[in-house]
This record gives sequence, structure tokens and C-alpha cells, in this order.
Amino acid sequence: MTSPETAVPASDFVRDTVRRDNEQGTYGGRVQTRFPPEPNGYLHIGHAKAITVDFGVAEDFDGTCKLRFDDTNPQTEDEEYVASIIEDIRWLGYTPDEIVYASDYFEQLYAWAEQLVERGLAYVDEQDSETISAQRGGYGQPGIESPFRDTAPEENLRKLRAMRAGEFPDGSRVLRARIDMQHENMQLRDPIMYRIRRGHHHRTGDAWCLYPTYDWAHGQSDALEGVTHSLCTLEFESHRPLYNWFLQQLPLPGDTPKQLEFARLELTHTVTSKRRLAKLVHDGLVDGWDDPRMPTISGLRRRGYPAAAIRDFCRYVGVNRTNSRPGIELLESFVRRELNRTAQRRMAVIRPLKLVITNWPTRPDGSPVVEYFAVVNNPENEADGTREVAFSGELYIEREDFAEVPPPKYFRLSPGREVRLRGAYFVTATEVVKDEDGTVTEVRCTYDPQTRGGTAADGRKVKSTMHWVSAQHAVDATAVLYDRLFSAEAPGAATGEPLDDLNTDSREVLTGCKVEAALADTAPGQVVQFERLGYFAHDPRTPMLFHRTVGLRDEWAAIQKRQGK
RNA sequence: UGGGGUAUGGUGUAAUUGGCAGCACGAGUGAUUCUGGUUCACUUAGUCAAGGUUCGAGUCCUUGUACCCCAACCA
Repeated sequence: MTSPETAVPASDFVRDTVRRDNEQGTYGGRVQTRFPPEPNGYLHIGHAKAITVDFGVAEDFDGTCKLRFDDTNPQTEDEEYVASIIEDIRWLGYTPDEIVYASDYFEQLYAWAEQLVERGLAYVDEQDSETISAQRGGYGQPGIESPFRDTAPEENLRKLRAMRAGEFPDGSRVLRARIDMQHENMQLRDPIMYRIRRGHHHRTGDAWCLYPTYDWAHGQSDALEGVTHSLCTLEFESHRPLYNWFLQQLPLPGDTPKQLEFARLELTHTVTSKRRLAKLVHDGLVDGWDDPRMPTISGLRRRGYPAAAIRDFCRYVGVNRTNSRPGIELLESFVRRELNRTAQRRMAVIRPLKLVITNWPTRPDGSPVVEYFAVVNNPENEADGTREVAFSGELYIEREDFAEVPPPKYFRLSPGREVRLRGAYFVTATEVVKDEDGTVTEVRCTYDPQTRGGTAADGRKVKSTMHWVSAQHAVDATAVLYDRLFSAEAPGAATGEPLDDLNTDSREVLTGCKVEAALADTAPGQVVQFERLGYFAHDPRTPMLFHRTVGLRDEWAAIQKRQGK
């Protein structure tokens, strides 16, 4: 448990409702939820909240939670998405009690639809979608009844069967529930139950040309599965009366499920619209759904976000009915909290600057002496042990760790100043080598043999400890630094259309980085901390490619900012 | 325009249901530190507005205000 228990609310309105239902015996003490994604894209951070709520509530009350694919629209759905969704849920640490599909219920739904038709509660409308939409009326405006509304049940039944038999072209007819065209809630103005849509369905193939809408499929699927609490997001609130209406009309096998809505998760600097994410992928603005810049679960995973951090974050923001947009910093703080505990430390320089020790000893054959130092892998976790790091007279340090003219409060290396090379020796810069442009290409220094291991025999202190790699032993690597995908607050990121707030230059690729040899042993997918540079995830597919997961909290950057730099 | 929701520091979220407005992120100050990391201490800042009931209101009442959702054969 890495979450700050003190700050996590003990309950929320969803859990309160479930608890009350249990106390009153509403569902015989049974708790069943479901996570119902449409397989038309990859899961993103917003879904992670829904997942932690759906699975978390079931877990807390010793109930069950199934994964149900809401595959009612063949035009947008694909097996690729089914597979990725299952993988992402498992990676997040949840195991569905069962994996089911709304398409499993197509036959039952159709049978029920015929029953509604027979009872005069549904009818076939032959008008086109524009006409139907116009007749629906507007907010505060009355609706107009369709001329097909009072067709006799036998006639409707005949038409519905002909629809199913494929006798009509796409979009030519729909089945509508016969409710109330004057209802103040638009959802109840004779909503569509079935539309004709010939498309190859990823599971039922070409068996159907008739597909149920969300409203006709969802509550009925819940009921068929025995769901007790159907948790969804706030925008479905106005659908609840319709959800209940359908259930009231049907001979349900068991209890009537209860729909509860909560606010969806949004984040600053983050797009949480599947439509817009799909556009980024299809327009080629990112390298795929798992591009580390993407806020998808798979993107975050590749970027090195630990599942535990995502879970803790979701739990922490809570379940509520208030639309909000937490700062991305909050998520990142959970990532750092987790990684600080678990990530091994390594020395690496992503913008190398050569550091030559002029008084470093040589062997009789003229080659430089090599020393090895044992370094702790993770000071937060002794069990991670130590590793040997080679040290010699030619090193690389981080370019920004040297300043020819040090600004105020700058503690790192500069001419005449002594610093510690972590775990090795104290060195003092003596000389700067530049190219014709005046760029520093090399720094020369002397080391003090009396400071072996990083401790001065005379007890003197230095203000800075720097990371380094031995030039002779270093391994070349590539590091990718990510900015946030969006440069601004991404107004309308959830609902808006434009992508013009996208920061397409949000990635800086640094080749020629130098990392210590021990890093070559890092497992693909593993996240390590490059000391002082941040947490980096070893790409699962490409050797020696590292994605920066998050940076460290950087006090020096804050100082520079304050100095107005 | 009708209906349905939601309002607590800069951000997110609590408050035993009418009883000291707390926690976290962020920001700031200081201490510790062989990572300007971590850790520790302190500081900062809030009940949408106006009335009302009450010994006492974030919580109850009234009237406003702001924001979100609903008129796909999407989910």
C-alpha cells in the first residue's frame, strides 16, 4: 500500500448506496458490477477511474465484476481493441470474473423487442433520420408524433421481421419505443431501439443487419447478467428514466439493476476523448495508441507509469458527482511516490560533457588505471543490493553540471571549485577546453586521492555530489524526453473538436547519451532513476532506448525560475 | 427556450449529518542528505452570492449567480 491512507475517503456516495442496499437486503446482499467499454479504441486514463470504481466496489463488498464489451455498433469496433482492453485491465491489476459481450444477448433482445411490439410499446418508423430528429422537437418545444406511431401491432411485427430478414436498405427503417413525444426529457421521446446497419460485426459476423442502440442494449444486458449496481458516468443521467422504463416493461429474470452516475475523470494537459485520441493515431500525429505521449493505459505503461500509481491516483481523486479537472501534477506525484520506492538508481548523462582528470595515474604500459566502486542500487530499498561501477581518468558528466561562470546559488562544478563525483573522489576543475565557437568541449580537473570513496580524510565538505560515467566503460543510449502532449489546459479536451492546442513538438530525442554499463542489464519495461534527471523507462521493444517517465522535483529549476531566468 | 445535475484554498477532496473547516497536490521558508532526489518542520490560502431560521449553518429554508449534461439510426 503506497497510498496515503489518511487522505483517502473511507466511503463515497456509490459505496454508501451499495452499503444501504445491503443493509436493507435489496439485492439479498449481492453486489455485482460491470465494466462496459465499447471496443472501438484503447482504454485511457479516464477509463482507469471507471475500472477502479467498477472493480473496486465489487471488491470492497465481496461481489463480482464482469467485463462486458458493449459491441452494438459494428462500424467502429474491432478485435484489436478487445485484446488491448483485456490486457490493460489485467495490467492495472484487476481480473474480470467473466468476459462477456452485449452481442451475446442479441437474440434475447430481439425476442423482447417483438414482445414490446406486440404490446403496442414499440413501432417501426419508416421516416429518415433528419425527419425523426426534427419531429423530436427542442428543449421546451413539443415533439411531433410520427405518422407511423399508431400502426397496428401485427403490422409492426410483420415489418420488424422483414427488417431482420434484411428486406430493407440501411437506414431506411428503425424500431422506436412508443413512450411520449411530449416528455420534457428528450430521451423519452420515442427513442430508437434498432437500426439497420450492414457491417461485419467482429463477433456475430453477418448474422444480423439489425443492431440495438446503447439504450436498448445496456440495461437489458445488465439485467440478464444479474448486475445490481450499474455504475456509469454523469452524461447518462438523463438516460436513467429510459433505462428504468425498458426494465419495467420486460419479464426480467431477476432483480432490477440500479444505475448510479459519477463524474468522469479529466486531467489538465490531457485529452480524454476517445474520438480525438483516435484522430491523433489515424492522422499519424503519434506513433500509435501506445505512443508514450498518449494518455492511454498502454501509452502510460510504455512510458513507465506503474499500475499501482494509477490505481492510487484514481482512488485518491474519489468518486463524486462534481465535474472537475485535477492537475496532471497530482498524477505525477503518485508516480514519483511509487517510483521513488521501487526504481533502482543508475548514473547516466543525457547531454555528455567530457571531464578529464589530469593527475589520474597510469599503469606501467601507459593505460589509465581503472577502479571499481560499489554503489547502492536503491537507498530506499536495501534489498536491491549494490553494483560495481568502473571509474577512470576520462569521464562524462552532465553538461549542465558545469558552469564556466556559475550563477548565484549554483553548487555544481565550475573553475576552481571542488565537488564530489558520487561514490568516487573529490575533483577540482582547473581548465576549460573550447572549440572555435566558444562552446565548452572538455573540462579538465584534478582529483584528490585522499577522498577515495567520496569521503575526505580531513573531513572537509563539498556542496555538490555529481553523477558521472566512465568514458571507457560507458554504453551509448537514446533518451526521449516528453513534454506534456498539450501545451495549454486543453480546453474542451473531453468534448471539443479542434486539435489545434496540440503540442506536436512534445518530444525531444537525445541520441549519444552515456549510461553506465550496469544499465545494459536493465530489463525491457523496467523503470530506473537516472540520478537527478528523472525516472526513465527502458523501452520494451528497443534496446538502449529510454523514455522519461517523469522528472524529479527540481529545486534548481525553481531557483532559476525565481531569478527570472 | 424546457428538463436534469453540481458548487468548500490556485487544484483535487473530507467534515461524525446542525457543533473547532481537515488532508493531499502546488507554492514558499528552514533543517537533514554522497542524487538540488528522499525525509522532516513550519508557512500560505477556502465554504458561489445575498437574506433567513438557530445559542450555533459548509450542512436547514428563501431568492439569485455560475458551470456541466440532454434535441446521433454514437456509447
